[in-house]
Amino acid sequence: MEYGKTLNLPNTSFAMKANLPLREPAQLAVWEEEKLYHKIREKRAGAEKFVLHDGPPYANGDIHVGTVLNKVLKDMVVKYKTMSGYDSPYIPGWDCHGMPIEHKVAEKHKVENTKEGVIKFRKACRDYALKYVDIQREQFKRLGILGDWEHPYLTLDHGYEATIISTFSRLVKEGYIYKGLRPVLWCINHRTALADAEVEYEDDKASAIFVSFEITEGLKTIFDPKGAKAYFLIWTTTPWTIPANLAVALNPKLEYSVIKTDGIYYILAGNLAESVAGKAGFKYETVKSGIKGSVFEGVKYRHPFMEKDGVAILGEHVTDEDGTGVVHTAPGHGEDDFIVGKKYGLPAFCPVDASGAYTEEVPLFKGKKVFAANPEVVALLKEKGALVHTEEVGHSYPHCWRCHKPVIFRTTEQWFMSVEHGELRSKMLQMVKNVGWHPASAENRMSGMLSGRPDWCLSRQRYWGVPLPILYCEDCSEPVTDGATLDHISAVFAREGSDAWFEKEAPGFVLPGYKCKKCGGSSFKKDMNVFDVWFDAGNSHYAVLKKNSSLEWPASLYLEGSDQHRGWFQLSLLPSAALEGRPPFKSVLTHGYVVDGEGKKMSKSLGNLVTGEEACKKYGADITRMWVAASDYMNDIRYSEEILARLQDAYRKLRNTARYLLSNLYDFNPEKDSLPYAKLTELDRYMLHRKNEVVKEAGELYGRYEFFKFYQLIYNFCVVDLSSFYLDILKDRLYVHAPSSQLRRSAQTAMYEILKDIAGMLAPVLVYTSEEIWQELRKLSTLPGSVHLSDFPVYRPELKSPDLAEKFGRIIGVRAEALKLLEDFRNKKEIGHPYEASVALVFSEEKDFALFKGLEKELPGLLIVSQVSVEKGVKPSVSVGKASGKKCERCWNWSGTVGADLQHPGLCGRCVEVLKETKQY
RNA sequence: GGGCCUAUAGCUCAGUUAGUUAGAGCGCACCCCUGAUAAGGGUGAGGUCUCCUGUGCAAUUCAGGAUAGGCCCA
Repeated sequence: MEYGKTLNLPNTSFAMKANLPLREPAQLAVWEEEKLYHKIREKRAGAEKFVLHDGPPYANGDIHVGTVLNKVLKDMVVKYKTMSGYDSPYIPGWDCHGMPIEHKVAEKHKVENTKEGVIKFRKACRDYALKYVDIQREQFKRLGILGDWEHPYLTLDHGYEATIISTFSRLVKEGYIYKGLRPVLWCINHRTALADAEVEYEDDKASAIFVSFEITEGLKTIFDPKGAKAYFLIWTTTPWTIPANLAVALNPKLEYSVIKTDGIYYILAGNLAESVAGKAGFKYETVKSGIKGSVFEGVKYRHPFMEKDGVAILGEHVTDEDGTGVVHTAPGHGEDDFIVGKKYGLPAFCPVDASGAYTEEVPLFKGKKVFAANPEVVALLKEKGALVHTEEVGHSYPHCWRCHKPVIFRTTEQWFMSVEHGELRSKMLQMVKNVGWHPASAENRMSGMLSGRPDWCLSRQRYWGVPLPILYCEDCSEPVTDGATLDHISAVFAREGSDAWFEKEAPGFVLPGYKCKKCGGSSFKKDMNVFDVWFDAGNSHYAVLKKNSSLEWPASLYLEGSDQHRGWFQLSLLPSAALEGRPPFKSVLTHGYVVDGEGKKMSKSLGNLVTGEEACKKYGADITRMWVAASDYMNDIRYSEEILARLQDAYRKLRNTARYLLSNLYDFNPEKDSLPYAKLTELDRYMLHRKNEVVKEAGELYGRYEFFKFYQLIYNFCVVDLSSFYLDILKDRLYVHAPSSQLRRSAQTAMYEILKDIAGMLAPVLVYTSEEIWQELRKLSTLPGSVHLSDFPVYRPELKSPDLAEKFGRIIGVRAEALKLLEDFRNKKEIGHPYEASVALVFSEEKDFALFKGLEKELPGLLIVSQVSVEKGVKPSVSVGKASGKKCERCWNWSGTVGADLQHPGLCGRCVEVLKETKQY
C-alpha cells in the first residue's frame, strides 16, 4: 500500500512563482472593473475623515523611483487609515505650469512673441502637460496606488486657475501684495529673469580685483592719517559692478586694522592683512588693529572713477573668509547688497539694461555689455591708481540652465507677497509649532527657513503659467488692484481658462465704467507676467480641499520629500497663514531622497536613475512597494540590485509561507470546522497569542508611519515564528492525523486566523499579493470582496496568554539546545533526518521537571524527533541519541509499535489508528 | 561657503538612560531532508559600531572636530 496517499498532503492552486510583472496587471484590471475605489468610498461614507492631500508631481517625464517612493508611502498611509476605519479619499494632482514644460516645448516650437504665437505656444504646453498626466497616471496606477484617478486635480484646470486669482485678490485686499524692485537673476542672452530653479551653478574662472576707495570723511575719530591718504581695500570678482557701487559693507563684529605701506593707509580685516599683502606683493606695518567694524559706519569715500561718494555700512553677511573683509556693495546687482542697501535707504541702482549693456547712467561705458566691460573697468581702475592687485580665481557662479552663459543680478520691478505684513513671519513661526512634524527635526528646518526667507516674488517673465491679473492705467501706469476687477478676472478664468488673458484685450477685463483711481484714466493695458509656479501649487489646498466636498480643510497630512520644506510645505503655508490664520495641514511627514547603492544621488546624467516603469517591469509593483516599506525613509534610502535581490528573496519567503498555510486549508471551512479557543492545543493558542501581539504592534507601527519596523516585524514573524518553528512542527499533525480530527482542525483553526490577519496586515504594502491570498481565503468562507475592503486586523484581548508565552519560551530554549546537539550528531553521520533521533531531558528543579514531564507526549512533536524522555537528576542536561524501534512507513517517525499490527506491519500504532478511523484499514 | 540631516556586519534594520563576549532576519559557507520541492529544516563564519580629539574609572553610546553622503540655500 502506498501510505503517502493516506496522508493529508498540502494542496493549493496558489502559485509558488509569483511572476508579478504579469500577474499584477490582471489584478489591477479586476479592481478597475469592480470600481474598487468607489466601493471603498461607499463603505467608509460618513466615517471620520483622514485627508492626505497629494502634493502634485510635475507633469513632465516618466516617474522615477523617487516619485515611486513618495506615492507608495502616501498609498500605504491611505490604505492603512482606510482599513482602520477612516474615510480617507485620495485625490491625486499634477503641477502643470512652469519652466520645465515651457523649456521642453520651446525646444520644438519657437515662441513667436505675438498674440497668436503665445496662444499657440501655450496650447502646445498644455498638450504636453496633459500627455504626461496620462503617462504618469498609468504608471501610478500600475504601482497599485488607489485613488480617484478619473478626477485628479490639475493646476491648469479652469477652476484651479480661478482659485489662484481669487487667492491673489484676497491677498491684495489684506495688504500682502506690493510691487517692488528686486535684483533678480537675469540672463542677458534671453533678456529675461530666471527663477532660482532655472539657474545652475558652474565652476568658472574670473579675475578678482583688489580695489582701493579713498576715504574722504569721517575717519579721523577712528584713526588720523595726518594728511596721508587712507583707503578702504575691497575685493570683488565682478569688476563690471564697480560703476554701480554705492557702499562698502563691513561686519560690525569683525576686527579691522589700519596698515601702512608706501606712505598710504589701507583699512581691511585684521586677519586678512597678511594674505592680501602677500598676494598684492607689498610690505606693510600694522598701524592700528582690533578696530570693530561697527565704528566705521557712515565713513565716506570717493568712487574711483565716477562723480559720487560712497558710504561705509554694516552687514552680518560680511565674512573674513576671503577678500578683505570690506565688501564692495552694489544694491542693484546682488541679493545681499540689495537687502543691506535697503536697510540703509540706498537706491537699487542698476545702470544695466535687459541686454546687459550699461545705460547712460554710466557714460563711460554706455552701450557696452557688462562682461565685455570687465577688462576695461580693470584698466580704468589701474589708470586711476585704484587697482591694488588682480588675480585669477575659480569660483562657483550662476549660469542660465538653457544657454549655460553666466547670468547677472539686475534690478527689475516685480510683484511680491510680503512676509512681514501683519507680522506674518512671526505668526507662521508660531503656527509651525502646532503642526505634527515627522520626523520632529522637520519643524526645526521649517522654522529656520521661515525666519530667513525674503518676501515672495510672485511674478515671472514667462508664458506658460497663470497670468498676473493686473491691469495698468495707460496714462499713469497705476496698477488696478481693485477687488471687484480681480473677482471679475477670476470669474472669466473660471469660465474660459487663463488663456483668456492672452486672447482678450485689456478692455475685456475692465468692469464697465471703471476709472483709474489715481488719474481717472479709462484705458488700460495688461501685465504680461505669470505667477511663480509655486503659487499654483501653494494654492492646492484652496483649489482642492476647499472645493471638493468629500475632502476637508485643513488636510490631515502632507507627505513629501524633504526638498519640499522650502517648496510646497512653505509655499502652501504662506497664503494659508495670511488668509486663514493657520496652516493648511495638521501634520507633515517628510522623507529622504532615493540614492544608489553607494549612497550617491540619482540623476539622469549619472545614468543611475531608475524609472517606475523599469522597477515594475523587472520586479513588479509589490516588490517595489516592499522596498519602500522596508526602508527607513527618514533618511536617504538606497536602491540597488543587491537590495532588490534581497527583497525578492524576502518576498518569496513571505509568499511561500502564505502558500503553505493555504495549502493546508484546502479542506477547511472556517465557519463549520473551526474549534472554539478552549479546545485548541496549547501550541495553537500560543501562536494565536503571538499573532495577536504582532497585530497589536503592527497597528501601532503603521499608526506612527514606521513601515520599515512593521516590515521587520511581519517578516520575522513569518520566518522565525511560523516557517521555522510552528509550521515545521505542524507538518506531522496536519499530514498524519485524520482530516477532521480535533488535532488537525485545531491547527487549521489557528492557521486560518493567522493567514487572514497576515493578509490584512500586508495589504497596505503588498497590495497585489495580499489580494491574491485574500481571494484564496474567500474560497473557504465569507469575507469582504477585497482585502482592501476589509478592516485592519484587530487586537483581541481574549487571545492574550502570558502563561503560554512563558511556557513556550522555555520550550523554545530547550529546543535550541537540542537542535545544536542534533547538528553535532548529524555531522558525526549518526543521523540524517531528526526523526532518527531521540532526546533525553534531565531537570534538577522540581518546577522544570514538572513542566516538561507534563509535556512528555507533545515534546517529540515540538522538537521534531521520534522520542523524548524527561527525567529528574542532579544536573540538568539535554542529550541526544538514536531513536529506538523502527521507522513507520506512513508517518516516518521511529517507534516501538511498528510491526505490532499484522495487517500493516510497516506502520506505527498511531498510524494504524488513523487508518481505522478513516476507514482505510 | 551657510542651514538641516545621516554614518552599527555584504544587505535591510535593532540596540546601548555610557558598564561584562554589540543583536535580528536575509545573503554567504557547510550539513540534513526530498510528503511546502525552482521549496523546507539545522549549524556556522561575518562588525577596530566612518575617523580623530576631548570629558569620564569606563564611550559604539556624551561633547568638539574631520571625512563621506543627502536635501535646501548661496
